[in-house]
Amino acid sequence: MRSSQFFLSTLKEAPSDAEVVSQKLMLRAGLIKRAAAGIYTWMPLGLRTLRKVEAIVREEMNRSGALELLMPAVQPAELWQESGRWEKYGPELLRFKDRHQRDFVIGPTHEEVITDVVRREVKSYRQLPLHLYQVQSKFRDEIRPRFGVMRGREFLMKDGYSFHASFDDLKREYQVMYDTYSRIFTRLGLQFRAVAADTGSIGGTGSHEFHVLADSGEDDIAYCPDSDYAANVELAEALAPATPRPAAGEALAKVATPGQTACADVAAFLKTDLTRVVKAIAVVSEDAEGKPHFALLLVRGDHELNEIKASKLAGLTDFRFASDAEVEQYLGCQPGYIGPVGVDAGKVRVIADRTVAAMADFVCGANEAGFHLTGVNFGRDLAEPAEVADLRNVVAGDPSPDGKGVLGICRGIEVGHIFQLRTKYAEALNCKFLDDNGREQVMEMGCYGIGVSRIVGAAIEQNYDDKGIIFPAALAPFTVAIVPMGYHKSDAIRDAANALYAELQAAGVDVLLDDRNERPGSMFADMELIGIPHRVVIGEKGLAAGQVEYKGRRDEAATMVARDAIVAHLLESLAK
RNA sequence: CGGGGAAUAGCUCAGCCUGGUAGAGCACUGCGUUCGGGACGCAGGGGCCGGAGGUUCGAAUCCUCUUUCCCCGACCA
Repeated sequence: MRSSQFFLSTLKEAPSDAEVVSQKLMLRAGLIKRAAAGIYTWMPLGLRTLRKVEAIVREEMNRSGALELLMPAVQPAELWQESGRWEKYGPELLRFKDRHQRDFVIGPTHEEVITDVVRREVKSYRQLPLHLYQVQSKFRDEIRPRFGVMRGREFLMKDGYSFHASFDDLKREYQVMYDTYSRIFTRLGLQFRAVAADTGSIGGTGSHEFHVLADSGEDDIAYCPDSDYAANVELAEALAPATPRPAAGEALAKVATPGQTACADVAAFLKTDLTRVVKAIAVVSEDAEGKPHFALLLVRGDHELNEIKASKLAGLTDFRFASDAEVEQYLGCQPGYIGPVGVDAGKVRVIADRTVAAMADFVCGANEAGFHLTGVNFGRDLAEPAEVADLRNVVAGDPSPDGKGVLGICRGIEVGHIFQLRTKYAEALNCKFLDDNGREQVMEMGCYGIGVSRIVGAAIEQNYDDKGIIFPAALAPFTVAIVPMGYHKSDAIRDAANALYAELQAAGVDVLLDDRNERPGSMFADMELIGIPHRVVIGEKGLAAGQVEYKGRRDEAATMVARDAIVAHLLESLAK
C-alpha cells in the first residue's frame, strides 16, 4: 500500500475523554473513531489489525476441527424466553420491537440460537461431537462502557459452541480448546496467563479465563510465581492460617470510639494495627418463603469480603447487604459499631472467615453506638464461631492453594474464556439426541469465547512507548514501512523506493510506502505512532553508497544495510 | 442508581467571574520558501458557543429546565 492511496488520519493530541493508553493511541493513530459511548468505527488502518487477529483465530479454530458459521445479530425473543434469560439477563440485553410489535434482541451471545440450530439438525450420536463457531459483532448495553474497545458495547467476538454425547467428550474438547487458545495468544505475541475462573451459578469445574497481563486490566489475578497456579481473585481460595490461634492475652475492655466507624479509623484511633480489627458485615437473605435471615460475616479489618464465595454458602445465595434499619432491628445498634459479641444466636447467624477464626485479642464493634471492644477472644467473650468459611479475597503474600509458594496479585485483561456449560442450555431448549442404545439424551455443551476487538486494545496496553504503538508483528497493520527522503524531489530516491516496494510486495510482505509529500519528521512520527514494526529509510547519501537504513520499532538506533541485502534482512526479521 | 465534572472550529483548549460584532494552536485550502525527527511566511475556508425556555436594549457569558459525554462510587460498617 502507498500511503498516498491509503487513509491515514493521525492526531497529535488524543481526545480528552480517552482514559487508558490503548484508547488514546488507537484514536491518535486513527485505528478507530468513536461513534457513541462504547461504539466505534474501525478505520481502514485499524481494520487491518482486527482482520489479522481474526485470521489467526480462524486458522487455529479450523485447525482444531471447529466449523465456522454465521448467526444473526438480531434474535427473536422467543428463544430467550425459552432459555429463561429474557427475564434473567437484565438491562445489558438490548431489546426492541419490529414494526409488527414482535420482540427481538441484539445478541450479546449466541447460546440460544446455536442450540436452536443444533436441536433441529442433530438427532443422532453419530453426528456428534460438533463444534461450531463464528466471528461476529455482539452488543451488550454495559452500564459504563470505557477504555475504548476494551469495554465497548458493540464488539467483535469469536464465539464457539461444542456439543457432545458425553461429559467425557466435552472434557476432551475443553482441553483441545485450552490448547488452541494458548496457541492463538502465543501466535498473537501476547503475554498471557490461563487462570481458573468462577463458574457462577452453573457450577461444575471447567472454566478458564485467558488474561493478557497489563496494569490497566479490570480483573485481579492471583498467581503463584513458583508454580503454574493462577486464578481470578474471585475464585482463589484463601487457606486457613497455618499457625493455630494464640492464647488470649488481654482482658476484654469496652472503649469509647466516638465517630470512628470505619475499621481503618478505629485502628488508627486505638493506635493498633488494622490486622487486629474484625469487620462485621451485616447481610440479609430471604428463604423460599420470603422470610429474611440476618447474618454477620466476619473478616479481618484489612481483608475484603468476597461476595462470590459468600453467596456459595448455604442460605446465602442471592444475599444482599442489610439496610441500616435492619442492622438496628437485629443488633440494636447503628452501623459502624456492630460486632459479634453478645448477639442473639437464635436470630443472628455468625460466620467467621478462616483468618478471623484464628485471631485472638481482637477489636470489634460493641453493638453500642460510639464504642468498640478490645481484647476480644472466641470461647471466652463470645462463643466459638458456629461457622467458619473462606469469605475473603486472597491478598499478595497468602500461601498458594497448591501449597507451592506464595501468591502474587496482578492485573489482567480477559481476552478469552472457555467454559463447560454442561446441559444448562440443552436442557432448557430441549436439545437431545439418540445414543447408541436408542435412548434419548440431553447434549453436553461447551462454549468458548475470544474478544477479538478487545485483543487489539490489550495488545497495545502491553506494547507501546512514548512515540506510540509497537505492534507485535502478527498484529501490525503493515509490517514494513518504507520512508523515502525526498520521494517527490529525487528520481533516484523515487525509483529506489518504488523498486524496493515492488520487491517486498512480491515477497508477500505487508509493506507501506510513505510516498506522501511530507517532511521526514512527520513521516517518522506517523510510522512510529501507528506501530509498524520495521522501517526502511532511503536517503540520498546511503543510496549513493548502495545502502539503506533499517530500524526495528524497538531498536535504539538505525543500522545501515546494503540495498541488495535489505529484502533478505527484512524477511529474516519478520520470521523471528 | 448516587456524587462530581464537562459541553465553544475536525482535535486540544482560551473567552464566562465583571453581558456589548467568537478566539489561539494543531488540522484543512491556495501561493511561496523549506526538506533526515511533527518547518516557516502570506492569504483563506470552517462555529445556531449541546438543546429549550427565561432575565436584558443586548446572552457563549447570568438564571431555570433538558440532553449528551467523562470520572468516581454503588459491601468493606
